[in-house]
Amino acid sequence: MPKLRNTKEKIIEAAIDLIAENGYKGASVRKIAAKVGIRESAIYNHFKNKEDILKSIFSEIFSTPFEMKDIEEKAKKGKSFLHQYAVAYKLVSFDKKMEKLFRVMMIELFQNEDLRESFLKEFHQKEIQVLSKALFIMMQEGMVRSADPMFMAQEFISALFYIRIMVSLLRIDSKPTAPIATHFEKHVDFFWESISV
Amino acid sequence: MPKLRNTKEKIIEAAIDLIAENGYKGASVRKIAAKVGIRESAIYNHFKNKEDILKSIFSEIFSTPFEMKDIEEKAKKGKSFLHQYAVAYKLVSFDKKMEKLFRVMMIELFQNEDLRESFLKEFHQKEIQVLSKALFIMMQEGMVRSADPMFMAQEFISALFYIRIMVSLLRIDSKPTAPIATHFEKHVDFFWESISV
DNA sequence: GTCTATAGCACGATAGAC
DNA sequence: GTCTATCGTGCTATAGAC
Repeated sequence: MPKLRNTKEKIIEAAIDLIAENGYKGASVRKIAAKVGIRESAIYNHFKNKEDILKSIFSEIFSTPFEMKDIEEKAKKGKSFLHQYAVAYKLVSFDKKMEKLFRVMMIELFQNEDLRESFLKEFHQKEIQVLSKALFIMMQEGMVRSADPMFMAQEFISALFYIRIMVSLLRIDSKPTAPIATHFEKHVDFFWESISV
Repeated sequence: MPKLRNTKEKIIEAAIDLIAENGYKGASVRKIAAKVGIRESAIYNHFKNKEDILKSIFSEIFSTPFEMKDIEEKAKKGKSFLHQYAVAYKLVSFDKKMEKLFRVMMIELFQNEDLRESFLKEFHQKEIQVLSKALFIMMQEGMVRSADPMFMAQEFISALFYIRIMVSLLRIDSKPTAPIATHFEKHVDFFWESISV
């Protein structure tokens, strides 16, 4: 059963919706309050100021979407590990909540230094590390040709990221994503063919 | 000798600077006027309204950065064509004016439907077309393994786009880009190794 | 924790003198 | 083509009653 959300959660959710559509500056305290169904002043019982709401949202963006444990074990499966990774990435790309957070991230990434720092440290670097570790193991196992694992990881991720952006842009305008949705898996095939020995 | 720019050009330039930093909503007519050195009201002698300024900027973003003529001829050079393409992409990524326009594009892409349309049609599709055409020719020439040229083009472009985003993010905060700047060329090597027969 | 009321400011845009 | 002056609106935030 869906637990009745409290006001603070409602505020955050309303703010995410509005920022995803019109950016931080376009999501006024007025509009957020109206969407929640309270007055502007009531917002300040839950958040110090408007920026405080944004900070809460940022922390949600990087709340470990991919938990990658037992990399050593999983990496030995080779291509199917990459396939699993890409499918997880695809699911996140189409998840309603994550999609909105992705939009918020893309909009604010170029305007907010704190977000950039978090993105580079927590999002980018963490994903690269997991992947490069896996690729390194695959190299040791003789499944993958020898090369710089970090660079190879970036080559793998960049296509996924690109597809995710395209999916996000298409979905804003309710355009069909079917043609590009298959690219997640096709990328794994293409990539594996280029790195496997 | 640098031609003395007229007021209209100054307004656009000031607007690009401000939007690149704080987005469209953060670039107020007041601030733009102040940066140019005129009053707000004088802006309206050159532009119908604020949105009209944005439209002018958008048209600059897609003013054919890459002119690719004689594709048939160039494509036959194989890898060196891709290398040329990547280097051109790299130059644009580090060009001051183009860098600002890229930031404007990334910020507004998720907030402006007209821009999304232009991006998908003029930016994305045009680049994909040029590249897929070149790759198709390479396949005919027996230099590249047979596959869907459009998909292959997207695989090639996605890494360049990703690197460009990273470069842009790093440069906003004046962080070093040397490590990632070499990725443009490294990507060509990696990609060519995976598609050449 | 919500409300009403209000302060104080920045916004986009227009009118009219020069 | 630029200026001064001004209008109406929306913005973040606070004070104080309930």
